[in-house]
Amino acid sequence: MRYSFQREHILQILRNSTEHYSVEQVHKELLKEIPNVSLMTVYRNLTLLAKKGDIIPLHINNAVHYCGDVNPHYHLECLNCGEVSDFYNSELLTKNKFLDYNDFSPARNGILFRGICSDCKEAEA
Amino acid sequence: MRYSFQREHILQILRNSTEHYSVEQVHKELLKEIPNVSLMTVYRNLTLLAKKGDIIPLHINNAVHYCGDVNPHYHLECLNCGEVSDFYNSELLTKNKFLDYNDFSPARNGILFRGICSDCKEAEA
DNA sequence: CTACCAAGTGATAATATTTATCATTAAGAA
DNA sequence: TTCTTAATGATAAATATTATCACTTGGTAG
Repeated sequence: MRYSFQREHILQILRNSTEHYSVEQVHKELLKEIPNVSLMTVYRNLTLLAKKGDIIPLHINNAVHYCGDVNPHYHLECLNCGEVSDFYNSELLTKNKFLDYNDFSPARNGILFRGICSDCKEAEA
Repeated sequence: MRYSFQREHILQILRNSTEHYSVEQVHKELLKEIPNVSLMTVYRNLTLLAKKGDIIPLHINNAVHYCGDVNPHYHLECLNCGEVSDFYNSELLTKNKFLDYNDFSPARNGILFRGICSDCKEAEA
């Protein structure tokens, strides 16, 4: 894989944010730094970076979002509002190592918990 | 919510299978029982059934698949081949109740483990 | 049993998201 | 500097989902 100015910036956008941007959102941010950069380039590089394991793809409501946090953690997805937040839990990370997955190998940051976030719970009450 | 012949059949298709059909696949199965049934009806009812909690939506590679298994269980998604399999683990189900999710309420069957399945591991070796 | 109302359906069109193609550009080794 | 090929950007196409609306049907009230 060859160095690419565009790919480097895309990675930095995700590294410097705690948000989980969609492809369109990454493109919008990237345009601030590289005018005329094509959406196709964003798609291409996000796919490549995800394949390398540098970023985590999250399939939320018919669109992919990406997480640039490389530290061991999981994700919480709200089924109501669609928000995804990072979830750090060292207890679960160690416990998880001893689980028997029937020959399935879970990815480092590959656990997604789906449910209702605190904001949406309050809104209903 | 009113009774609907089409919706009842859609639910039964998912209940009677251990597969996690896409919308197109459900439609294809449904056509065997109800000729001329529209794809729109399948979309509509799958969304409704998921909202009711009767089926579990799984966002896999830019398309929604549905699980008709109501028993407490989780899912394993292969990042390589895209296959999703059911994962039963009573130990994890009980442990999970005592986890602190920072006010997030996980859904009953809402945990998705993403990684590499045993078939894909063998294929690489 | 019949009339009525609203939920549900199916045909169609529109939107959103992602992928494919290909001539041009640029990374980086010879 | 030259050469090879990965990467880009413009465009078109494919895929998946949602919106609209006239028509049908479930189910209740008269």
